[in-house]
Amino acid sequence: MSPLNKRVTIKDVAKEAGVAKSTVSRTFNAGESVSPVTKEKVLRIATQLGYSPNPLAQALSVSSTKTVAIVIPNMESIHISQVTRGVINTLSKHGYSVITVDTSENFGMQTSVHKPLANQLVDGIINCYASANDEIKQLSLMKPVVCIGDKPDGYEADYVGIDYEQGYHRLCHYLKEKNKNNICLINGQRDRYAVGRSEDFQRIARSLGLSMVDEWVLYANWTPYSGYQAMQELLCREEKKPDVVVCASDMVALGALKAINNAGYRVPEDIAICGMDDSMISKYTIPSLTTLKFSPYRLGKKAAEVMLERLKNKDLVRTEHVMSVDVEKRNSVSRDEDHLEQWKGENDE
Amino acid sequence: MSPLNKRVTIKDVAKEAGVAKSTVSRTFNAGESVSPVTKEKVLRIATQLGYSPNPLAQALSVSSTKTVAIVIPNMESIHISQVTRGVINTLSKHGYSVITVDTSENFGMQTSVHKPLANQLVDGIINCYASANDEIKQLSLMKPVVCIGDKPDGYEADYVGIDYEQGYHRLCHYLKEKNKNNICLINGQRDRYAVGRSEDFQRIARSLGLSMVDEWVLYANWTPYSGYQAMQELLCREEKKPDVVVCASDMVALGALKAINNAGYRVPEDIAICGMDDSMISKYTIPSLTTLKFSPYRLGKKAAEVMLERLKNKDLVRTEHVMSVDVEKRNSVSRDEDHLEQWKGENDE
DNA sequence: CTGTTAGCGCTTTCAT
DNA sequence: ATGAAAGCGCTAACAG
Repeated sequence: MSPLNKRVTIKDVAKEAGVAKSTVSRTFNAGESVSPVTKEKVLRIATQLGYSPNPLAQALSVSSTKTVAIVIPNMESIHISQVTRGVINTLSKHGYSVITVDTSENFGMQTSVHKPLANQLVDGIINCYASANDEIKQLSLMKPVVCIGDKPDGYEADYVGIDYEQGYHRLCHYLKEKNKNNICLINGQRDRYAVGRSEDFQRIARSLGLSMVDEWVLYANWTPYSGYQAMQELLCREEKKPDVVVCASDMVALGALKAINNAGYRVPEDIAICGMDDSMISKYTIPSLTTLKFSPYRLGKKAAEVMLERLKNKDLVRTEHVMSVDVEKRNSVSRDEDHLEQWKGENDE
Repeated sequence: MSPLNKRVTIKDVAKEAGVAKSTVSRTFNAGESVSPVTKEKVLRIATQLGYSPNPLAQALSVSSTKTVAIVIPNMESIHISQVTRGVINTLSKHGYSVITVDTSENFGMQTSVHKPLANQLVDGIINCYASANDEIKQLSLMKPVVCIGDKPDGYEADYVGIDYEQGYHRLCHYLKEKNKNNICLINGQRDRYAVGRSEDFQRIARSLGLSMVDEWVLYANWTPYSGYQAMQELLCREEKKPDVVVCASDMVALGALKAINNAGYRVPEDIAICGMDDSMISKYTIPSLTTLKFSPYRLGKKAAEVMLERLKNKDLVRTEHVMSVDVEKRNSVSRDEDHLEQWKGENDE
């Protein structure tokens, strides 16, 4: 914080180079016509003076900040941080900055999203899992938003999501094949979306002849602890146990696994278990975790690409994309599934 | 993107209310003198017109954006995302927005940090774990930066960190008490800082009479996979095994745990293991993980507070803070440590 | 190709 | 208490 208290502006460069401000501006904006010799001179003087354009002034002038916001419910979820990285990486490759707004919903804080996003501060908004729907709805009138994971609720926006139905189909097929007929479902946070997905799952399971009683549909909150609790509660009941417990995330599954283990049951022999996400940890639980796999990174990437399109052309029709889901078969459902080759590197892009 | 293409500005409000722009400005900036009746009128008209100040113009005028950046090496690390949340939460409570810049170093991408941070776009920078040191060094001449985790290298900045030495001391004491005398260390990414910490650890361990041979100092890269690999490599060697493996993070420990398990050894009887972070998962591994505990959230919070101070007063002397570290005793070192009460909620602030 | 002139939307003297 | 005017640093017509 010492010397450069006086910022050097376009004006300084102009004066020093003996040209007009606009000429300096042009040399810095590719695609403008300026003679090679003046350009050279301006550039020289500029670096010599240590000039670089002030993005703020720039932005005010063209009313675009070249930054988009991604608003997320909680960055501590591995899944979400991967989505976010996908967004950030792709967007920055195209010269955009991204500002991450964490509403911390899972922590009951519901921080307001409006201030950082209002007005010209961002060119567009990527809304991850319906984070701050009400505020976003309002903002969607002024700038493009694309939704990830949960469809826009009551406003216009592009959508990038996951083909849950397909995933559920595949998973249920696999479970049936392995003779896991009585299914328990531990969902994430109970909200409109989770309930919807849960119903989808039940419908699909039943259509394949699997059994899903209502008492075995539980809700957790994405943490291992919540999975542990839900599972423990289930095990205390004096009923027969499910053949398999399907969890809404790997973290929930991790907790459930622990509860089963503590209670002295064996996985998968007594109770099988599935996660969702194929996160970093799923290969390393004991036993390794069968999980529904899709790439959060690619989800984010796709959303970023959609945003880029939309930014280029506001008048495009609303789009929807869904990504496919695979069953990653590991030991937590059936012992014979683990292969040594699976132990190779982390998937990255 | 429908109606509001024409933004309503201060001018519109002024005209409609029959006052000058400056008056409108004043009513919106607390602490300015404006008569109650005009203030009321302006406010009424403003909401009626749907006016809200344009932060960009505001920023250009006062040359402060009320936003600070946090640059992080990789948000997929639970630890780092928690630090980040600490920063974001505290800063937003004070009216600041924060923009998160992920350099994705661990992915070898080294995205440039300069563009989004240059010039007036942010008022200050929080540099997490020496993420983009060279660029930050340059920027530190123009605006305050506070470093988290690793001290500023070659530039002036405040520092908030962890009292590793204290943590190592406590851990080593505990290990000695449990008779784990031969220690293996699996560090994070090999860099100047990791090497330094590793040397600290060795020094401290030895000073307590514990054994740490050089061949048992390994480097991983924070992922479970890297921990798995390192551990596997270690187990292949035809030597005696360490009594305990201390890992640089819980994720690394998770991988190591799996490797030990796969190789047919028991934890902690044959080989004990420690993590670092006390992350979400550490209670749920099997066995549960003994780990060095400090609150990343509070680390971030503290950094944010320091930044707030610095923003208020540029001329403060450089400060340094370190946070204390505790050993969280669980089953992966000694079976008798787990208590049922430990299974309660996740720690949050 | 380059200079001139207006703004972008707000804050801030400086008068009144 | 309020208005007028200058300016933050840049871009964007419009003339030449």
